[in-house]
Amino acid sequence: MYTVFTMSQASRDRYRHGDLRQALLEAGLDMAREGGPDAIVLREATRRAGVAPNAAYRHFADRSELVRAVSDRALAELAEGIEARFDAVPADADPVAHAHGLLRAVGEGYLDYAFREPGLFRAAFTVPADLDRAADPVRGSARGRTPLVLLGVALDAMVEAGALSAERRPGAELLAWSSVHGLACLALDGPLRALDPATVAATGERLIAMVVRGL
Amino acid sequence: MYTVFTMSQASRDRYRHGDLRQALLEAGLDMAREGGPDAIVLREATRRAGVAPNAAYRHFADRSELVRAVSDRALAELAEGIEARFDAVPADADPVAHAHGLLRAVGEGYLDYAFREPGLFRAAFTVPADLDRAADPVRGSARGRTPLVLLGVALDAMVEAGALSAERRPGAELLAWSSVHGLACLALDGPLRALDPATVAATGERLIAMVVRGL
DNA sequence: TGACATTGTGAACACTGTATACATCGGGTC
DNA sequence: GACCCGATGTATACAGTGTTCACAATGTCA
Repeated sequence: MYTVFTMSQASRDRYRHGDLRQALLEAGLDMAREGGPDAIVLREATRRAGVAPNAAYRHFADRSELVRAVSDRALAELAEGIEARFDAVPADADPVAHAHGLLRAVGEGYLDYAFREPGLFRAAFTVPADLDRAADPVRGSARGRTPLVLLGVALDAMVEAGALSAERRPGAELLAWSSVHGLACLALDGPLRALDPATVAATGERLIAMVVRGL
Repeated sequence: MYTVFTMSQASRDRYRHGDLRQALLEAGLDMAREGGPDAIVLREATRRAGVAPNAAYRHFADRSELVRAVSDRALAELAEGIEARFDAVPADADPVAHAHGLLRAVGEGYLDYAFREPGLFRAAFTVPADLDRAADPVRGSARGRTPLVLLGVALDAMVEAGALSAERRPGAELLAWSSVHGLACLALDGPLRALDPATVAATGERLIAMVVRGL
């Protein structure tokens, strides 16, 4: 519940900030974008919002709560990125090709976001979270679909097309997710950091193909 | 190059610590074991060594250098863990089964260490590093074999046994590594954190099977 | 013995997250 | 319209961090 806002535009800028929570979140997103979740610093956020350091505590109980809010937004952005590719998969192909296309869309969208927004990607996942959170529509796309949900849809399509046996379906999300996520981790903070983008992209393609084949 | 040490045992404990570098490293390992790389704090290390905060700077240029030293040790420990399973694979089986066994040994050893020593595992990888470092014998087992090298041996065996085509061999390390590493990431810091160990272990087995099948 | 490099100490700085007390404002009630 | 109250900001302070500078103690070697 947010209180309705009736202050004049002028009085906004004086004492009351207006929407400090949003401003802090935005600052947090900027910092995460540049340096990942560890680069989110409360005081700097208040500084950018032009406000005293402890004003942040009127909107976030804790630094970690700001980080989590940033993480939520990053997760939603990721979901949008995946969904765009997901929805672009041609529907008129044969069922197996279609299912493969969906699965590839999820994997490619995932990796694409990871390398386009490394800081935010890390913020999305290097944060206390659980499976419920990963499936909560609040953190999904505008249509409420999280990456995990989209992956599930793709896998269901695989089963329906006969490209994946029903008994292998349960838990298959974790297998596909792990593979793609691992590459992102290794290439973002890990030992593959120095790998050139082209090689990483090619490896991503091979990885997705491997998952499709091995599931 | 280290200077030879000729002080008496008694005089060691007074002014000169004796082996402060080692003591700091040990303290760093303890802290990382409990809370991962972020839990490594320089001042606390000096405190545990019974020494002034800035004494650390005689042995490490930087906090990050201590973290890296801890990371190196963790990487070596991981290598030992994998190597133990690796060497335990029976050699008299048929070539394909043997190669599969080696690959499974690497994957299982990797995951086993990740869940047995989550803090150290994260310290090993959440640190600036590159591929050279991951293949440097200095950071390997006592026999100088790093996890990456062991994985390479297993994959070579796959090719020799005819279980993996030669043209798919180059870069296959990255595929196998990513898959297994991803599960570890998701289950340690990520959204799978709350997953019960049994499920994680079972997923690990399925994941390795998927890699063997899909490579 | 005396110069010297090594390795420790002391004090300080800038920075962080966070708590406690206080000021200021807007909106709802008599 | 006066008044109180909850919401939201400020001032100040504290403990903790990494890091630096000047200095002291120590062992080594000419």
